[in-house]
Amino acid sequence: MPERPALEGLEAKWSAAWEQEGTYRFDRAAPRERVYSIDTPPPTVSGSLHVGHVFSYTHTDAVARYRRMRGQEVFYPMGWDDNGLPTERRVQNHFGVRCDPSVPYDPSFQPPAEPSEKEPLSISRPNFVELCLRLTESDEQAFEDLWRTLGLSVDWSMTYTTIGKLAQRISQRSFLGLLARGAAYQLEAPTLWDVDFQTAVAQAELEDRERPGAMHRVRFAGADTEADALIETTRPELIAACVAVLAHPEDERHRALVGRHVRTPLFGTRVPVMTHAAVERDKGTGLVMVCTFGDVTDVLWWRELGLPVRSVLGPDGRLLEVPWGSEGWESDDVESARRNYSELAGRTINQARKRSAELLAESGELIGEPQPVNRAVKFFEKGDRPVEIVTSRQWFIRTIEHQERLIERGRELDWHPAYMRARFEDWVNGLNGDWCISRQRFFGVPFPVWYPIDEQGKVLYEQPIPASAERLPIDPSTEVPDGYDASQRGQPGGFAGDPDVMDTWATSSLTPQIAGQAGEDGGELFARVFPMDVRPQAHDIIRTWLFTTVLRSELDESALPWQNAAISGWVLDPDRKKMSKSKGNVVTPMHLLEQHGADAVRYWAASGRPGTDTAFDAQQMKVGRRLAVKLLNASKFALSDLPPAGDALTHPLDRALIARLAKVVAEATASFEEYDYARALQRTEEFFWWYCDYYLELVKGRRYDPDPEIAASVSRALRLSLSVFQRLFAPFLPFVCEEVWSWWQEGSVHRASWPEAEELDAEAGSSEGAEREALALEATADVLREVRKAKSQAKRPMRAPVTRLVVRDLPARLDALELGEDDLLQAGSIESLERAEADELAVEVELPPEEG
RNA sequence: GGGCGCGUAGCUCAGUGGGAGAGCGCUCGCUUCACACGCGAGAGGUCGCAGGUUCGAAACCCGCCGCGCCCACCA
Repeated sequence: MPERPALEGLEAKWSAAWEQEGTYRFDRAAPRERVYSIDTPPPTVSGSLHVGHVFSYTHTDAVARYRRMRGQEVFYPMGWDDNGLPTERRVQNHFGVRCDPSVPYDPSFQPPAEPSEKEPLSISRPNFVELCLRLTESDEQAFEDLWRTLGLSVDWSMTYTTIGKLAQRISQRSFLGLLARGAAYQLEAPTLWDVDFQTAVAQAELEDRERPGAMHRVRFAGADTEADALIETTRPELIAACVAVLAHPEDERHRALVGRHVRTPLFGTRVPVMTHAAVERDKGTGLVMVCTFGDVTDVLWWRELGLPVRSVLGPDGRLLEVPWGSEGWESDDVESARRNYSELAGRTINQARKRSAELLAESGELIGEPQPVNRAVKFFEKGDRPVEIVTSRQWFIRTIEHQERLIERGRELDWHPAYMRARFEDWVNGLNGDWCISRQRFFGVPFPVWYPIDEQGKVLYEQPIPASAERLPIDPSTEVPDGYDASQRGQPGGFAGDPDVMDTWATSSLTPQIAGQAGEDGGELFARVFPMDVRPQAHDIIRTWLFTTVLRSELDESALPWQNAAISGWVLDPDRKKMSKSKGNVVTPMHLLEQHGADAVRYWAASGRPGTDTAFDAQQMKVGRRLAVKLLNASKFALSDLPPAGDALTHPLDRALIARLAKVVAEATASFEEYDYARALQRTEEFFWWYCDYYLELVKGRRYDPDPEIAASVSRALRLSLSVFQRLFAPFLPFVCEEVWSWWQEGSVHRASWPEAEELDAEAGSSEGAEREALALEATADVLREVRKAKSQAKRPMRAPVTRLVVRDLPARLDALELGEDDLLQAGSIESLERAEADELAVEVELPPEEG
């Protein structure tokens, strides 16, 4: 035991020891019923971890440590989510390169020493992927260092990455299974599209952003009717793509138009006026134009009304050239349609919108001035321009047909906190299409299929050639399907590889299978850890990660992937805004750990209740640090020169203490069982401070008593209570607890058994006097407080003697006070004690006259 | 517009049918043999507003106000 115990250096000392001892190593031979498995969120490796990570991973670690101490074999792997767009973007910026799949591989390629953001270097896809791997590797090392310093009790031998061979194999294997069962399909259809990244995106990856726009009132002249149609639109650039005008079926105002036709302004295309119940009568004029495609509602109307396609928007976000006058592009004035459209073709959406408004004004078809409006626009969450809808060939996983089943699964899952389930149900109920999983990107898991090319050179997408299971993982852009040779790539009669990669969630949705190594080594590990016990994650990705994992598990395993979902909140900055890099308010976690110590930072994190957003608060870390220091000092005091313990607790106050401690243990245990680590910490901490302030002070006299008979009971109580506190705090303050445990115990506190309330109750005894003894502890502490108050108000030191103390109180409390009288007199330096009955506690404290 | 959550001391929050609490901050005091990264004490709140249930409401029910998040809303 050190002379002056300190927190400095404990992280390095004990994280090295834990690694060496294999303290957190998962025992692969453990039977399923003893295993507690955690589907750890793999953090995105695209920069740095932030305080929010430290926050939520600490919650999981506290639970993991509790379970381990309960005797369960904890499966707690770490994963790194390194595939996907964030890594691509980071590599582009970090090295100043851009992936160009048409560039050949350069084995001796080295990235430029001085990356240029303005003129990125075009490199091949294999070279690009190499750079992605190189960058993620160093990021992952930094992440691991941080987690070790924070004290996460992860088994580092089980680490996986989402771009690694194992994850790719499992992801591709799952995909091929879905394909074989018809649960995955390919379709050329209107798809959500990001024009900057030029890739399909999924509904789950969208977010709303407020953007200014302009409402244009536009006249569509009647074609087979005298009446004109007035339409309000914020997207006049899509008029050429208009395929119909709609009214609500019960809207009397437009009855004359319905069933007739109108001509689009500028282009003179004849389009029908039809009805649909989803049209909102009170918006604009009550008439709406359907374009292919302006938004998802357009897709709905287009599909349900069987409308034709007139696409004007290219994948790069510019307007396409279109053949006016040919089939589908009819006009009553082809020349002017061509002339007008030539002003738009090749322009970006914004340019075309502005020019369209000018053309409409010139032609007299714009009524009044465009009115500025603010409206919410859908963006790809990582994109800079609004998503568009572009028709393209994509892979989908069937989702809509499973909606009801997924709702049921959500109800089987135990949510912590319970109200988070509503977010899941809302999301599932709001789904409006199957999950698009293909992305036109480079750094991801490829689709393990090729397509035959017929003799005319046409790619037969509807006849995919799946890779054989034993070849997985494969990259169809470099590998060749069985029965072909490399020279046939792209040739008539040959084959073509699928060019796309999977959405990052298509792989992340399989983390239970990846971590558990499903289908590997005969599925031995998987059978021991799946279904997992808990999925810890934040509430913002319920619609993505949690939802897709439930879906994939349903499709592949017909099971819930886990029994519990422990949902954590966010870290907010002191202004209650979500902490984010862009706001410049992110605090570097490593700096925090160095400044306050890991236990202190963990204390702050563990104080945040499940699911609740928590403000970043350095003050709370200081409080945590004080608690850790207190545990050091209290342990030192209790254990230094401690006389031998007796066989039993013979003093009433000692028994009463242990009885109270049993209640705290019971409450902490119950809280942990409900994943309410914050409550477990709070109750433990609250009682610990009371223990230091009252119990340790009360028993000082007996603890130092030269008579070993007297010291034996308190010695026993101190050992027992200290051991319990050290174990109760171990999930939260793993470093300081391990330190104080090592002073007097064998082995790691983190492999010690969680204290049991029943054992403590047995130790305290359930004698008839227990109630009186409990009252004695309470009354003694209350009187001690009153004595301290009197000394404090008299501005006298605490050791100042009390020449005479009169205690007035209820008879039962006065009676109980006798049991702790010896300790009270000593702790309060009380020379004489008198009692008097009263309705409530009051004391008279006589102090000797002040000297000087 | 729909759903969920929140509103308690200056701050961060606990408290879910019967005493309005903790920590921090603030003020005052104390080198007390574990700890000055300490110890003791004090001041500070009509528990968002209004109604109802109840012997009794911070808590339960209804309404309203405010804040946050999720979803829908691109005509």
